[in-house]
Amino acid sequence: MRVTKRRAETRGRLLEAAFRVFAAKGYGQARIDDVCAEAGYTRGAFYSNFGTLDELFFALYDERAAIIAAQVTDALTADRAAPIEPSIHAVIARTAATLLLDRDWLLVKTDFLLHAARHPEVATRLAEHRTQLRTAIESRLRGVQGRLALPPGVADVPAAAHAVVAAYDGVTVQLLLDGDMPAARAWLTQLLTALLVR
Amino acid sequence: MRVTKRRAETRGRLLEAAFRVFAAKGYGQARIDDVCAEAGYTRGAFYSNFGTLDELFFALYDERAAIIAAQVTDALTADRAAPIEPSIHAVIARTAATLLLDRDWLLVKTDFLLHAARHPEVATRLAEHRTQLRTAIESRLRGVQGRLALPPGVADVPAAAHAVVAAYDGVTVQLLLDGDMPAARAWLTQLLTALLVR
DNA sequence: TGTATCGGATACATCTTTGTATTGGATAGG
DNA sequence: CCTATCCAATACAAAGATGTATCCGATACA
Repeated sequence: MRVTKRRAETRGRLLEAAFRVFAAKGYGQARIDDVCAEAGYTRGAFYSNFGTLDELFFALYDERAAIIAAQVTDALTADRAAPIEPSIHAVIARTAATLLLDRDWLLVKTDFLLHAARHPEVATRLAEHRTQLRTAIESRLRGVQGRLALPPGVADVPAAAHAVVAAYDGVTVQLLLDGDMPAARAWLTQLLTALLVR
Repeated sequence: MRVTKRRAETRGRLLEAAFRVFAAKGYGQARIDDVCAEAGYTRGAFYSNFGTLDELFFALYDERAAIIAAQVTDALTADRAAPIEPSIHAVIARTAATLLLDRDWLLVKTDFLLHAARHPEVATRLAEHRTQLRTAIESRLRGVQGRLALPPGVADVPAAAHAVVAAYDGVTVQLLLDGDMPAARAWLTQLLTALLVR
């Protein structure tokens, strides 16, 4: 492999463009040409970098999922070394704010979820990402475990983390429908409060 | 309009077939011909009954959503006239069992959700269906309101019904991923317990 | 039973989308 | 600066999907 700079550039542009196209039209309605046009290339660039649209979709998901996972882990770990241990409420607020950032990502992620639901081998990828998130949440919850008063139905910290993810998914649906991000954050905060403090 | 029996029959078969095809392949990958083949017709039958695949998709969603709404309303209302007032736990169990019935429906519904998320005018339809469900749940909750001990974050009965829907949506995602219906029901029961009894 | 109308099948024209083979300009290395 | 290699553009072929126009068998009604 000799030339690699221009190649990486186009590949990157194609991925960015694909994200926008998938978010706007959905994976099912997105055509290879749509992505290329959005990126300012012709189909030649595409076929030089990817084999199929599926391949690009997977690459895109992996890339973004990794970024998100890192962001969440980072945000939830950051304040642990803070001078005073934060209140449960602060942790909840931060979690809600970190999880709900970008509606476009939720759109693409949901498309990918449906893909995974129909193809078990794809589901693995998605499950891994969810495990990463859950782990980050778990370790954060342990940080305030002392003040945690879990309600009946939520047995321990792993269950609590699982519940946080479920609430996140539930609020996601509402957000996808009405597009009201502030309301979604507020609502997620309320749900997390209900699920984590008795 | 003279002939209507055969027509209704074909239309019905096409809708049933479409449900199976959409569940299996997703709306984005479903072709008009797939639906016709599945139903045992050629495309002539389709174009005689529908204008576009979208039209069929909407008709399908409306039909099924109405059935589901009726089922849920029915199941949640049924035991109100029972000799003794049921325990909260019984209501929760029944709610969980009623909401989580058919994975295929969840697949189609999620596809429709994405459609709605991208087309505000479509979102209205979906919002109406959700309101129906929430109303049914609300009125059921009022039936056991006396024994209800809502946790902080869940202010009143409407909020509680809203929370039930959110939990339902959250568990749906997990169910779509792993396909484990019994686990999903159990998990939803736990979440509802956490959300409804302090 | 006859007949007018209906509904689905068939055939065809068209548009869309994909994939590949080839070309020419760009780029890194000598 | 020259050249070998790479990469995206272009052109072309083929498959896929849609929509319409037409035909024929089925069905309701007299």
